[in-house]
Amino acid sequence: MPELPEVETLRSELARSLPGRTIVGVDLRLPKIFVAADGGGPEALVERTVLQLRRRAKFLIVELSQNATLVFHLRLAGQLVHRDATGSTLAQGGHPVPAWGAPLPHKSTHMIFTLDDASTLYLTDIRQFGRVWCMPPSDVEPLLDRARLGPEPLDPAFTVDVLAGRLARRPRALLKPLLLDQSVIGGVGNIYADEIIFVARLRPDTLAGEIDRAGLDRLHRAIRSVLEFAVQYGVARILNGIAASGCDFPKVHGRAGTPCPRCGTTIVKTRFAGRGTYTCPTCQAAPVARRSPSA
DNA sequence: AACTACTCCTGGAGGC
DNA sequence: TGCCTCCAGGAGTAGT
Repeated sequence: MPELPEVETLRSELARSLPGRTIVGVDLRLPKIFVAADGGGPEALVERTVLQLRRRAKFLIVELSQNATLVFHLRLAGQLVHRDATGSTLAQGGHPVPAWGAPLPHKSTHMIFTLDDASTLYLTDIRQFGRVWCMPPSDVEPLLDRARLGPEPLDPAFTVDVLAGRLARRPRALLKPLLLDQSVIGGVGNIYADEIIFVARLRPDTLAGEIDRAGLDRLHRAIRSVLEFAVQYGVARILNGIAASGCDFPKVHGRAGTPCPRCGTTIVKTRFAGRGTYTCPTCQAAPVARRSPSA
């Protein structure tokens, strides 16, 4: 499930292979995933050249020539693969089903862009939840505004005071749902939420208003360090099986039944806020007020 | 305000 | 092997 680090890794790969390429053909196989601001079809993309790529939270934004922009959101299971004329992969990222290196197009490949160097960009999404918007550049910010995206956690402007301010608005909300709420922080999903909360030694059910200053500092450091590590180390490639894991990531998510890397207690999986949630029952601190010792 | 439930989907895992 | 059920989850919406 592509989260901020996965989308950023994908962006950086595509930023090396796509700019300068001109779209010469588009094959839209699942019309519902494509939303054009003018209600038109994807054929309007032909003869437009890729200028540059950027990212906002989990949105991948591809700026095109002639006043057009493509905005991708891969949601749960979208993947993008760019292959050259010989079928060699130039860039890839997102959800690892179908497996990297699998023949494309796949039965769940819903959009295929042919480029002027005979390379091909495949959008595959087994869940069909992903979306591609086409719009003039002036419409991009309004689209992102409608998503009410919170601050970029890797932006230098995202300080502990900014985080404290976001949480102060929702003092009675629980920590994990807050981290997953894109209007609080942009780009965190279920896997990284578990990792961040573990690293910060907090609990998913801690009330935002009960996190003290030291806890806020740990949470802020955890958000930055977990996401920065994931981007810099290319954790997306590990999660996706492209690269062998040479690091202890993830530390808790998906590791139920294995020892906590910090204290050795067995990691447990619970269902919290409707999501599979992994925690260490020992070293993730109990909340201050909601959970009395006798509870 | 803040929670839960539901919707959209289908591959994959597990049970039998 | 094959059928069945359940789970996975981002985000939007409706209901409580």
